[in-house]
Amino acid sequence: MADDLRLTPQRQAVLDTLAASDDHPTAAQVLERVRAHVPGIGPATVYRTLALLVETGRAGELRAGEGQAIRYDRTATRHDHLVCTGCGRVCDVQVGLDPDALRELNTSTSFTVTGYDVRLHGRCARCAAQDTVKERA
Amino acid sequence: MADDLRLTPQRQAVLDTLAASDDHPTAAQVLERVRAHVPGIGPATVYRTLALLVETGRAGELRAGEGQAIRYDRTATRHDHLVCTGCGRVCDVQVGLDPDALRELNTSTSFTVTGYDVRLHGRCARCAAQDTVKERA
DNA sequence: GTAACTGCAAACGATTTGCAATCTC
DNA sequence: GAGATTGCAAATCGTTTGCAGTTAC
Repeated sequence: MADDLRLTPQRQAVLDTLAASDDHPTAAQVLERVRAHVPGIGPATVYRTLALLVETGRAGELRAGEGQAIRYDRTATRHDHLVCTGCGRVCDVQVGLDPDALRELNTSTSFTVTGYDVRLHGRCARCAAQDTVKERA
Repeated sequence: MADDLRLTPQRQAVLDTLAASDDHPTAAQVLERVRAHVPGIGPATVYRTLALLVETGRAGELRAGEGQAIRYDRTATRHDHLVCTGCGRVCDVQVGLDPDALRELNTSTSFTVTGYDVRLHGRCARCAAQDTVKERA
């Protein structure tokens, strides 16, 4: 991992697990999956490692909803998220903002904008289908 | 408040307090402020009332950062937030997404997009000034 | 060898809940 | 008067921390 961080089996396992997850798992889900390979690993280690990965730009974090746990993203590249309000499924998307609009904020707000996140909400195909069923009832 | 909800003194106080707050307070801050008027009010009531206000579209909620408490917004009208990564100050802004881009998502992702939030991060003037001082050291 | 890392258990903050007493409509 | 609402205390959930033992470099 470089950065003068030690590559322990536990960290390797967390790294591998996250790399293999395309579903934005919560820390608890990562823990559960990692345990398949490293049975003795504890929550603290997973939480610590995930935080480290985010800090060093190797992973991203996101909140799918207000009352929910932090989810982790195997990529830290700038992108946005589309969250299903029904099942919580998260889908990566690229929306992005108009650079001109961003530049204007720097002058109009006295803030220096360094980045942003867009969280879109909607219903995935499956949940939308269920909605239709319920409406008929 | 209509909607067949009872207007108790506690709810009135929470409503008034939030209406008078333009700084996106956390539930704990709302509690503290409400207590100036209704000393005996408990956390549960404030939390319950704030959740109710959000549910019924009378207030908005937002997370300024990943590890932070939910903040409340006296308006539920669609708008975005610019959060200072230094002091946590939140500033309301209007950025919005391109309607065409949104429409395209509906076809490309099989999601029905119903809404979105943009959270911008940056440094407010004060924190930016402090950064400059530190850089010199 | 030594500083970094781990696991455990305890601590933590934010938020929710069960419940009996109390109010609003 | 009936059912909604309150306050309290306890419970819960996600996450962090202290610390003694272990390990990667």
